[in-house]
Amino acid sequence: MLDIKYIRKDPAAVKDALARRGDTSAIDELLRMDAQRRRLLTEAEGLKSRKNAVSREVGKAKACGGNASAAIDEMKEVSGRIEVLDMKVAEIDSNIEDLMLRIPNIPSESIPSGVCSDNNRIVKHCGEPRRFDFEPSQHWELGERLGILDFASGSVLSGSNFPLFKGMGARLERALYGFMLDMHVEKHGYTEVAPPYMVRRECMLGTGQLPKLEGDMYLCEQDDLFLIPTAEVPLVNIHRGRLIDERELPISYVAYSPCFRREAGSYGKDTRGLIRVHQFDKVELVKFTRPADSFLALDEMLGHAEEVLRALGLPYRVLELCAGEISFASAKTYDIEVWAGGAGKWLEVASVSTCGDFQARRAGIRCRLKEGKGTFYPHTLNGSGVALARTYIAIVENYQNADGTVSIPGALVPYMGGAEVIGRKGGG
RNA sequence: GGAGGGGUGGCUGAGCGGACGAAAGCGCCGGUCUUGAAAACCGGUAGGCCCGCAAGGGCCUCGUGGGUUCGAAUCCCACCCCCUCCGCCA
Repeated sequence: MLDIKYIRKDPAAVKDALARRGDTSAIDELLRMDAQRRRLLTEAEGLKSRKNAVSREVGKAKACGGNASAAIDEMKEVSGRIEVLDMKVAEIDSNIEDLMLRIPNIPSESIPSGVCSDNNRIVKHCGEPRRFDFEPSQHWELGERLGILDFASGSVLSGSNFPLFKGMGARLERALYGFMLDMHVEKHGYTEVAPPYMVRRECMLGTGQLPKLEGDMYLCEQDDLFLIPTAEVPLVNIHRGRLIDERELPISYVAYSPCFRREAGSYGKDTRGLIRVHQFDKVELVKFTRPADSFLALDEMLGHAEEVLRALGLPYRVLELCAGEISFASAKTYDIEVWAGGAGKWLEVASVSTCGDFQARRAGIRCRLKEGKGTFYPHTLNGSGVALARTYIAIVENYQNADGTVSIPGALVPYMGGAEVIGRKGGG
């Protein structure tokens, strides 16, 4: 949610900024409603002020046994006028709220303009794509052959795009998120959280998935609970509607969770294998910071995600997303893409964003100032650290051997019960 | 699924038609004392919105929304949320 005061102060800047990301929200209409609201509010408050004063007089008069019927009659009439004004204000409020909830965040000035991926800026390459001296396989071929990925069973259970990992495949999945959690907890100082995977509607509103993306979410209607599309939702909403003491900042959370995405309408693109699935595992990082600290924290968080890929020996590149490609709540986002040697393409495995105060405003997360009076909205950041299904692809494809087996990156061996290869006798 | 109990400031918790934005305690901030700290003592300490250049003024908020009333934290109705117990279940 944007700050209505800022929109009022500089509507042209807001419109320009939103245009950079291709948004065409009705800012003028919003301001018209806002002006009308304030006009009515001022009038109503004036009447209320008078009514309150008179009521006090009535109370005093009655206490002394006086007669106040004239004042009482007048106030009845005033109350009626107030009621009419209040109703108008309430209606406008609700319209303003609806509009405000659908306006995306303002992109940071520093990020590239543009609305398609060509405008993303590649800011870093790390590691060299491997050259194979044999014809590399794609992950689904490897997976089926090694018996570690079973798409047919997944679809028997839940339909297409629900993967099923098996044997060393399932173990590799568990090894990956265990390894990542340990790294972020032990080396990067995040507090580990094991959150619920279903959340209330208010949470989805707070982080910005609702109202716009409701169709992409899984909803358990009987309970009005949503399956989380990312652990960002529960992690950010831990502080929803509450005050944080400024001294507690920065707050850093890490959680593993499965992520559930209907992504209705996305069929036809990347449908094969693990690239686009309805359920995948992810380790997610979330931070709350002072406003002045958020950009530094963003770079730091990017570094934390990168370290996972470096430790796994996966070649990757970092993109700074253009204004049109960042998510609804984001002000600035880095994507990390990992190289998949079998498919021969870059796959997005992490998205690291600062949302500024956008989510804090929506979710009612405020900080009490350490010194002096008052509160402020903290900045929220979220980043994948990292997403699993695609990292899994990269590992299987990049570490495949000529004999059809797959080597385990050294960092994961302890998490794989000591196994160094998948597919060799006794290994899978 | 059944039966109860409850939602008041950062927290605990009192208040149950006007003097209540709200006692008290804790916490926090400032001060006195102290070499420093602790203790003790003194003082301060909710948030949001509107008008205003400001100083300042006003409105709203005791879970949410309605109702009764000149006046509601207090009375009535509906809803939401939390907790406890029983049942079922990993």
